[in-house]
Order: sequence, then C-alpha cells, then structure tokens
Amino acid sequence: MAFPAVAEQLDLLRKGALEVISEEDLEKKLARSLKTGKPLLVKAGFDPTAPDIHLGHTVLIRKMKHFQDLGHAVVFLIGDFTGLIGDPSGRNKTRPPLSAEEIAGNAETYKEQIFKLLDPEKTVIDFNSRWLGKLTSVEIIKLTAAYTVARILERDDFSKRYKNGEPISVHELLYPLMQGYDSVALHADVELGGSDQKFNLLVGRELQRDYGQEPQVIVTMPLLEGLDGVQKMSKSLGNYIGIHESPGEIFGKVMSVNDELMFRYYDLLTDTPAREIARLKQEIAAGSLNPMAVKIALARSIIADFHSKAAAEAAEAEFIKVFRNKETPDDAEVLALGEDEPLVDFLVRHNVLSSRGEVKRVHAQGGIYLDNERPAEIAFTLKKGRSYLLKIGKRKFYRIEPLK
RNA sequence: GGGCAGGUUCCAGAGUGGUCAAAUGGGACGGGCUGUAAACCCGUUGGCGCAAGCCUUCGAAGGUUCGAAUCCUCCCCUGCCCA
Repeated sequence: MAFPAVAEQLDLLRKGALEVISEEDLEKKLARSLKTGKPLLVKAGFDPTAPDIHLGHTVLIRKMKHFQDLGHAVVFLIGDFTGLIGDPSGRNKTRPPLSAEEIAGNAETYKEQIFKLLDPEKTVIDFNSRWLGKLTSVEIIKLTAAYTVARILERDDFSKRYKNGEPISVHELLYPLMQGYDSVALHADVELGGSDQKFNLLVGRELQRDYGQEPQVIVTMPLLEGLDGVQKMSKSLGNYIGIHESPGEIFGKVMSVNDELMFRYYDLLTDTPAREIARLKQEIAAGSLNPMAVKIALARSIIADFHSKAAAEAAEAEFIKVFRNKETPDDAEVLALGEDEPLVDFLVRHNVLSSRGEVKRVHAQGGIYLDNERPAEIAFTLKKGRSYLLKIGKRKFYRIEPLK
C-alpha cells in the first residue's frame, strides 16, 4: 500500500482536530510507516451506551475515515467491558452501568451504522472485554499501582465533581486505567477521541510507556455543539440529529441551526476543505451569498452521507414546499376520526398536545389551524365522516380522516 | 461511629410559616418578521375550568399549626469535616 506524502497526510489528519499530541510524534510515525509500508494502528473507543449514532459521534468516525482513506488500519473499539463501569467523562453524574444484553445489542447497532462512513472491508471491530475480562485481580492491582489517586483526580471532571461535593464512586476511577490498558493491549499507534477524552487518552500514553511500548499519538476532536449551539450534542439533552432520522427531519433540523453554527458543522461534518469553507464564510459576510443556500447545501451533504443524494433532493423540495410556500407536506400523519368529537378532546387523546390547558393556550396564541384557518372558538366539534387538515404551529401537520 | 451542609417545577437556581403553582436564567412551545425550523422582537410554559375558583406538586412518610416548600420527628439519598 502506497501512502501519500507525510505533509499531505498531516494536512488531512489535522482538519477539524483540536489537538494532536504530539505533532512531531505523529510525523515520525507517519514517516516510518511510509518507509516500511506498515500502516499505523489507529484506535478509537466507543461507549456502547448509544444505540443510535448521532452526528456528534460521526465527528470522530469521520476522522477515522480520514486515517482509513490514507491507508491506515482503524480499530473501532467497543468498550463493552468499560461499559459495565459506566464512563463518567464529561458528566457531573455517575452514569448507570449497562447490562451485558444491552451492551451486546447496542454493539450490533453500532456496527450497522458506522459503515455508512467507514469501509467495512478495512475496519476492524474489537471489544475490550477480550482482554479486560481476562485480567486477574493481581493484574488489575498491578495496573492500578501504576497511577496515583492524586493524578487520577487531576482529571477535570473528577476534580470538579470533587470540589463541588458531587459523588464519585471508586469504580469510576478505574475507567481511565482500563481505557489506557486498551492501548497497551492493542499496541495502538494513534488514539482518537473527543476533547473530553483527553485525560483518558493521555493515560494510555503513560501506561504504554510503563509497559515498554512506544506511546501513542493522541488526536482529540472538538465536541460538536447540539442544535441549541451551546451544549454538546447528546441524546439525553435532545439537541441531536440522529443518522437514522428521516431525511425530512434531518433537513429541518439542520435548517434550524443558527447561521454561525452552520460553519462549525461544515468543519466537522463534511469533507469540504477548510479553504472552501473560508470562502463561503467570506462571501456570506460580503453579502454575495445567501446563508440559507449554504445551509441547504450542508443539509444535503449530511443527508447524502446517511441516506442518499436522491433522498436529500426530495427533502429539500419538501422543505421548500412546506416552509417557503406554506403548503401541506405529503407525509402528514393521518389521524382517524370515528365519531363527532370536540377538537380539544381529539388533540389531547391523540397526544398532539399534552393537555387541554395547552390546547387552549396554543389556540389563544393563534397556533391552531384547521383547514388553513384559525378557528375563532376552540370549542369546536369535529364532525364524523369529514376530512380536515390540521396544523399546529409551523411544523406539525395532520390529516384527520374518517375511520374506515 | 461523631459533627455539619444539602435534596425545589424539563434543567440550573431563588424562595425559610400566609402576599407560592412557587422569582430569575436556559430550554421548549406559540405568534410576528423572514428566500432558513437562522437572527431579531413579543408572548406562553403544573392539571381541571369560559371564569370565579378548585385540585396536585417543592426527596419519602408522619406531625405541629387556622395555614407548611418553609417548623418538628423519622426514613432514604448526597457532600464535607473529624475518627
């Protein structure tokens, strides 16, 4: 396998990366691999807690892809063993551990999803229970002896939680050591991780030294901000775009991202070269380019990655139809009406809105449209045998049809 | 084992006997504006009720009181200090 020149490789590998520790080490490793023809072993660990991958995860996966595209060996490591611990990284609370069944199920789901970006032929999937599960008590104690409590507590989230008087369970302290040991077991050359993983990745470097190996290079990727633009994208915060979501949903969510965050997404979620992104930014600032058009292109690119180009185009057409031309979408959910029923009851019964109070509130604010009109009175009864077009707010559409 | 400090509505965080369904901020939702589900502006944000008002909520359970998120008892959970 012929590798591109070192400088060229570095260029791609640095795109979007937050930190490379250290660049010299990486350069050295790349040079050596170029000379010997032996690919670098690149490891990235994933907590098996997220059965559905969202765009936040794909930042890392995209970086793996870059290494893979350059001819290096990528190991997608599923932390099934460490999942039993529950990684506290980036959280201020202890994460509940998963059962073995949940982990196995999630791991399967992971596999299906990552191949949207990675080449299945060239990707090694491994599980850290393979070695961690076999460690004896003596070996574990030896491992824990390699680090001191004070050094573990240096980790930002540990020290914060400690200072704030939040709980830290003893088993959580083992997490960085376990993850570091993964690098020892795999003889990793490079480990990728989110910026919240920096500490764990560094532990890997030190443990490798302790075990007489050349320390890995670590590459950290920024955490992708979620749709709110502030907090990191996460499922539990509900500010995410899942790669399994429908093209229409992804399109809309991307469009709801503010114009500034859009560039961040360009940087981390597309392969658009940095130079090109800078140009777009400039033209928008100059007023010669409409940010909306650029955002549409972003949405298309993301949908094409996880669905298809055709799906992306269809989603765009639908979006324009609904939000620019204010027409009804094709896929409005159909709700059946069997008997005459007051609108309020109907909406609550179908969980369109959560309570009668909310229905009244939304109505008072002018957010309920029936057949494209705002009913003056909310005390309105739907008649059986009739069809209605119902719209709540800007984006919830329903067709009310007679029960067959 | 002893001493101390905490557990509030989606989140953060005020509130220390009535003026508390509970400040404020975030988020979410609705409206306006818009070639964006962007930005910006306005509004809403426990349940039932047209309303007056009623009901349920401030870790759990009991209690004091005309009245408790606020006081007492006990239980659960968390943290700190001492051992």
